[in-house]
Amino acid sequence: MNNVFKALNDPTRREILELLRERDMTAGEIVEQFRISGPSISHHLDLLKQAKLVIAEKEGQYIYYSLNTTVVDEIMKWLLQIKSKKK
Amino acid sequence: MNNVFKALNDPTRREILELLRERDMTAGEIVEQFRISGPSISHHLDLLKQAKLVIAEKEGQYIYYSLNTTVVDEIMKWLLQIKSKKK
DNA sequence: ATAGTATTTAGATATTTGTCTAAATATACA
DNA sequence: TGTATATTTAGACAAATATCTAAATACTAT
Repeated sequence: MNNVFKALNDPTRREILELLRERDMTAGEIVEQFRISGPSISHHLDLLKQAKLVIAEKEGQYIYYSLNTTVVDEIMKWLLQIKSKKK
Repeated sequence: MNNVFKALNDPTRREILELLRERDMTAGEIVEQFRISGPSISHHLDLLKQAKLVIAEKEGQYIYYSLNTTVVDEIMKWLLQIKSKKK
């Protein structure tokens, strides 16, 4: 869970997730959406992958990234627990 | 929202939130629950306060900290949006 | 006033993080 | 086979972060 919070704690990474909500994209397509270098985006994608928030699938020359929202449930569960204050 | 994700991105701070779920506590009571120094906890409480995840109220010599879960809704909303993938 | 308790602020330090450029790897195609 | 394209890995560096001790502030009570 730590990895997920860590992954979410960056505006660029959150924006990547929002992009992938629309459709799956290749690393290059994602890079185009930002003013940040390819390697930096690659690093962000790696952190998102570690958190299992995205899935990477190789197709020939390209790598397609897609959202994996199952991890989000875990976070929501935790947040709901916090919201159910006892006093 | 950035501040909230930042505040949540630390195990100690998340544990503080879990403690405050049970009951309001003074800074000193919170410190007792950890092996970390008072000033460090004070710093964590400050970040939680900046994120508006906790509220601090002075009562004489003590400062009572309590949960404020209204900010959590904002995060949940964002997460739900991510979960509603288009494809 | 003075001493004691509660908490924060200041300043230092080691670690982590986000970014970059250059190089490495992998695939496509002519 | 050789060149172009897609992406990652390596290494460097500045900025942010978590922690500490020492000092400052604020309140209580003798």
